[in-house]
Amino acid sequence: MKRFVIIDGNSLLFRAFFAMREMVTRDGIYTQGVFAFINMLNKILEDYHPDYIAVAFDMKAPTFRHTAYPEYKAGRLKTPMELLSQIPLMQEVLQAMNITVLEKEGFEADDLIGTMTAKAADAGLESLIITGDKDALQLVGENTYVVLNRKGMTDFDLYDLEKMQERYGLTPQEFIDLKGLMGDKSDNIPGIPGVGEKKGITLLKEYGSVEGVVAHADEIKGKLGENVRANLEEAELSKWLATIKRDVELPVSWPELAYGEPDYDRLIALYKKLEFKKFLQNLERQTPDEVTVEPEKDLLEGVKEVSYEDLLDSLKNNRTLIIEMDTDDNHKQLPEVKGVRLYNPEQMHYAECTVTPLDFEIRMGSLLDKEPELVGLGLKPMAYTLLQYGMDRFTLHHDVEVAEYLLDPNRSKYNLTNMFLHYANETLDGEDAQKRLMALDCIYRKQLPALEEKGMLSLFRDCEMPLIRTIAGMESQGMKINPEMLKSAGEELDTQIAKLEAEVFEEAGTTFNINSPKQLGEVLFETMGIPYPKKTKGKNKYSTAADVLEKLEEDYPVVSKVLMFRKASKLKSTYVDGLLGLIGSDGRIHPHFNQTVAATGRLSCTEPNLQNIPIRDENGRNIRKAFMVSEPENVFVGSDYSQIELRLMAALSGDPVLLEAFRTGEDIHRLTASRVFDIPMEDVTPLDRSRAKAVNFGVIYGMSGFGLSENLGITRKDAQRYIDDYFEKHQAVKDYLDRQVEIGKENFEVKTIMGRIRQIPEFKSRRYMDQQLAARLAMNSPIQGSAADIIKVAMNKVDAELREREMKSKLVLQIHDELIVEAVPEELEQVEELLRRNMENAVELSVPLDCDMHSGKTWFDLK
DNA sequence: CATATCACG
DNA sequence: ACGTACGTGATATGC
Repeated sequence: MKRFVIIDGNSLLFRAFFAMREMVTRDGIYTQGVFAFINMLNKILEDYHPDYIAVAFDMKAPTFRHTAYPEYKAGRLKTPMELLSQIPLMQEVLQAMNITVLEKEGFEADDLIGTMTAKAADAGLESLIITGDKDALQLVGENTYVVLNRKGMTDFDLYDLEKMQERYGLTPQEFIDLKGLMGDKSDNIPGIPGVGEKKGITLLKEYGSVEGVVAHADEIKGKLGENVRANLEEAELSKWLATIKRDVELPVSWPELAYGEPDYDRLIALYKKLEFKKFLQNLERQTPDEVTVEPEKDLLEGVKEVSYEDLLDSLKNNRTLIIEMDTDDNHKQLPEVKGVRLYNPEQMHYAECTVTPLDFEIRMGSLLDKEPELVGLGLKPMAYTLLQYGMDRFTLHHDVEVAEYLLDPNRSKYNLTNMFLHYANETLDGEDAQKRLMALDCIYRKQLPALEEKGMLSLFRDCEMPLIRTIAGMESQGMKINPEMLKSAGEELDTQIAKLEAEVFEEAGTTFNINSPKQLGEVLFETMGIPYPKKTKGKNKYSTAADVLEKLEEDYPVVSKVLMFRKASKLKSTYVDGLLGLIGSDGRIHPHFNQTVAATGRLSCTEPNLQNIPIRDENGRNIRKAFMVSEPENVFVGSDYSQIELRLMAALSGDPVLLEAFRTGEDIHRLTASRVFDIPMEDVTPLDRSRAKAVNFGVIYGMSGFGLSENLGITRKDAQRYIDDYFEKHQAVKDYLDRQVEIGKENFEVKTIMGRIRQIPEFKSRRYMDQQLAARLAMNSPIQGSAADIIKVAMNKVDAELREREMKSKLVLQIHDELIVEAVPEELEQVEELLRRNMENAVELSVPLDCDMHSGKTWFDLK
């Protein structure tokens, strides 16, 4: 299918303009919008390979909407002149690129886009609408997609019918009706007062459309009904205003819109005038025989749909099987499975079946008997579901989400449509289940050579893939919670909060919301006249963060009260109420460990985040008492790596002093204090040690003098001296860190000990800040990421050994450098031994990896 | 929906 | 002259 790309010129130029800092040529022409637009356009051309392309613009003249309803878009802020002047400039560039500019008096860009995509559909073309304006979503259709620019310049989301359903629960038509009901403040479309997104959707689900609501207005009860009846005309008008026209007369033909060569002479002249050196260079570098991705052949060609049973019958043992399971990822009760779809690529057989709670286990059983090598996207929910139903014999062979995460860990999400676009250069209709499985197969096959080329095949196969099951096991086991304990802690906190609040109000002489940083700042630094200890950022912008308030604690007792208030409310809302709300029907909490979120390779944890349960604060630590073993006779065993990141720094840099210290079990912070401050080991005071500790952390983070000084509350000069002294005494560390930055600058990526890659695109920027950030990332990521590699290997080993030995103890938590096992009493000693052995021997390093171990009946007791 | 804050490693 | 330590997630507020 040929592809037509149409861009909302105004919308993208706006985004581009505000995403950039100011750019002016020597002649005083403002160019940053045009510059960023061209950047985005290049990316669009590269990503989507259009056959036809056009850019639509609004015109200054009033549109037919203004004529019918003069208040339309009234009250909008004036567009800055610097931006307005860039519209004709942009159009000039587009013309030089031989890209058609569409505009028509009396219509908005949206109407032109609506019209062109309707024409495209008639002509049998696929359309991609690129815009930053959500209103375009009403144009989504069978072969019409909207690519929405969310924020910045590179964050795009592709919407098809399914994605709209998933995101809003609405069809494109309903989207228009919703806007008719709720109106739109930014366009000054009235809608019905009191109807927002929620009520709007309820009304739509009940009556189908604005017309339906109007026809049944009498039936609607209460205040809502009154509002509806009083604003019937407004609703109809609003819908009309919100509807994008799809039949504007536009005299263009497809051949004119064909995407082809630019007018090089004209473009070069323009780029010179605009001082776009980067684009000039790119133009010169471009060769006509650039590699183009071959579009996939028809995905479904040769695929045969068979019954689920037949597919299984003809599936040989231990063969690759693409699988997609509809299961919910809600961990509060037993997951509900709705359907399973399979594709056997060997025979090109596809099958799907709906699943009921009754036949799920039988159907999965007959599938798993074939011991298939399962391939899918985001397999963990399936693994979790199987484990929850007591099925533990399955092999996860390839998860395209996890694979893609290794290839590009900076991404925020990994969805099929985008990946398919990337690997096959084709859009994918998300509703076609059969096609989705073909796409999975296609992506899977293309990821293998990509992983191989990047040297990450072993990391993928031997670490990340087995980890899915390990994690699913932890989630499935979960942790039992004592709700009574949490509730009584909550009541206690409530009294504290009430008391502190009253005291703060008393001293402030006024009541306000202490949880509002804005109000708090105003009360403290204006009403009460407390001098603000930092320079104010902009106008009336006070930070009330703890490190700022702590400077005032001594002189102003209120501030202490505020800090105590904040501590208590944090505990109450996040750790008492938050946790209580996540207890499952089995009395346990089953968190989600996310494997594809953290760019360094770490896991993250959500709903709840059990990786940030309080421990440093004595009061907060008590929360851990509510986490209990699931059987009274069991016991938790916790083991944490001692100083794993500093040990890695020693190993990776080969610094002789650090290596020696870790080999002999020296106190590393004390040693650092002694060397940096030039005092004998035995004279190091606790203060010296704690400062040295901050220096050691700083080394791992790629510290700056400023950062360290902020952290320690010392002058920048002193901080810088510490840093210089440290690097002088540990030249190898300095060399190692410099080398990482060099590698990053060279390759735009750095690696961990197991070959995990993190791209650092910030190195491509020429802004000082980005370069500084890039350097810190290059220094930190290999350390943090290698530590993540190591504990992941250890987790797999621990989990595998527990299962191989058919032990009943279970891994339950990972907290970055720490593992917690819930052990049955008869296995306690074995658990302690195997936990330590597998953690300390996860990898071979030039320093020992020592663990500290603790055990107890509640999480609190692991100290 | 972004921001500020604070919990953890 | 500027803005600055790495990686996460949850909550409340306010536009």
